Amino acid sequence: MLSPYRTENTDISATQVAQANACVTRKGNAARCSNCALRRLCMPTDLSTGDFGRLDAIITSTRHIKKGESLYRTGNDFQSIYAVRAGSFKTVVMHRSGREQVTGFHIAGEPLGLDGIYGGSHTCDAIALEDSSVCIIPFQLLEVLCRELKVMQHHVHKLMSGEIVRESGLMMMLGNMSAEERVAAFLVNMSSRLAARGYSASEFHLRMTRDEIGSYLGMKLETVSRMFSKFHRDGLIDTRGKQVCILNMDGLKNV
Amino acid sequence: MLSPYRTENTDISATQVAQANACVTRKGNAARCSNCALRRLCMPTDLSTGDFGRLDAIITSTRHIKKGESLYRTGNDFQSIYAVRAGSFKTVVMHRSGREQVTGFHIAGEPLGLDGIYGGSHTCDAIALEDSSVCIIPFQLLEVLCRELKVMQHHVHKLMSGEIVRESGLMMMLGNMSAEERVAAFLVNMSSRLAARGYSASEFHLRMTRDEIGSYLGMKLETVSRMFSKFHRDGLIDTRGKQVCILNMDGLKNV
DNA sequence: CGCAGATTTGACATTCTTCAAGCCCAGTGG
DNA sequence: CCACTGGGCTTGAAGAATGTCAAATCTGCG
Repeated sequence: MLSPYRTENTDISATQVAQANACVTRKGNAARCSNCALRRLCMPTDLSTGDFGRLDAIITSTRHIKKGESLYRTGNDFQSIYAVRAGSFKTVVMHRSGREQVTGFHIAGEPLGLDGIYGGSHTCDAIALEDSSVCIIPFQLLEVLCRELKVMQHHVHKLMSGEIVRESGLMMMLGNMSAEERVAAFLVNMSSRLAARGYSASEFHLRMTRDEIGSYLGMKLETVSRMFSKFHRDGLIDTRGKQVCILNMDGLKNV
Repeated sequence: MLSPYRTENTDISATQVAQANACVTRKGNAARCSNCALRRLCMPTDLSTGDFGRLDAIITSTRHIKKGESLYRTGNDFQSIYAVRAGSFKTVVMHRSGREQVTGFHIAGEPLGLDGIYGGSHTCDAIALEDSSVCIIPFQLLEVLCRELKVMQHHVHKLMSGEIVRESGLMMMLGNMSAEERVAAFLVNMSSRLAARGYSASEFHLRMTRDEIGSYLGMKLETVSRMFSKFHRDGLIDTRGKQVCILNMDGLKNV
């Protein structure tokens, strides 16, 4: 039954929100959630055809970000969350002293921007590590949909909770593990995420610099480099710049 | 308008969920959200009287946890989230090697258990630091309410996003700051959270050990102790065991 | 082809941990 | 009531891990 309390007018059109954003492209038919290859990564698996129609009505635009440019910056008004469509991003929080901390790397199919819900503006910068594109998901419209579709509501809750879990895993690394263990865990983690997207688990191209990896893992770039060298000496990996080949996955997992 | 898609039967009675939990106490009239002193900390500020009625119907029980005992443990089935009613908790994630990382301290009015939504079971242990009690919020019932009450939906999203923001701040500390800076930031943070609850900002009792603080901040207990001693020498604080008095808040903030 | 930025490596400095000893304090039992 | 005890805390000295600085490659891009 429709509750008497639910009387607020929440209707904003998708167009209205999309227009507020620069550099957006209207999605063609090929770019709809209903036939997107990444669907199973960003969206609930058990949506009906009708549900997908409603989703397609909300997620109507994408945005292209060139390497080094930002999707949003600290303090920007929060309007939408994003799903990485192609390419990759880093998220960075800045300390008043000017020091930066990379808080995450985000590849295709992963969400971005959930931090902004809390205070209505973003608390970090999202920077493209290569030429990339995202789907724009107007958050107010998503909230409307979540009030009507139980599976979508639960999915959004899982997305956010997943981010909380991911971060506490990272805190474990930063607080408890040696530089060697952290770099190994980082490589294993990248490998499994890429594998989940159909890429090779053993051979891949890192899009971020040693400095960015170091910031993420709480160490200096020289230390990252030394660990890579050490793993190479131990026969665990091969590296050639940003190209990485994992020779002994179990060995790496057991570091 | 009620959407045709919203047809799933989501009705589980609050009693049913509450009974699944041991050690629960049925709330008396005094213990209802509608007249709880912590209301403004856990709940949206702009609920109508009717809305509070609906909330009271969902949050019908509390649970008491003795010092050292757990509210939930890693792997426990996820059913409910919790709001700390009195006392305090730590959350701890365990590494396979047996090492522990404290991922948070939670005091009155703060949420607990949001990590469990992601995979349907908890990913950390929540341990009481003193005799404590929590309000039990059956998550499935909360989701039902969120589909009907826009303000409640948005509030839950803010809670989760707030947790994400909190954790990225902690990652900044762990990754970028010296032991001295971390301990100073920890004291300032505790002070402001206690002040928000009406306690003194300058004088308080830490409920956790040096070891737990150290785990949280990614350092050894001896280092925590040394930093406390250093701050004392510098005239920033006075300590007497777990009792802390901040003598120079600005000095502490600028460490 | 040549440069600018990224990476690797070495030598040395610093921070934090480890180990060890003693102290303080709250709770307990005689 | 008081001495005892054990956990928690503090402090010192020595050592290990990581950071800092510097120089020599390497690599991709224009």
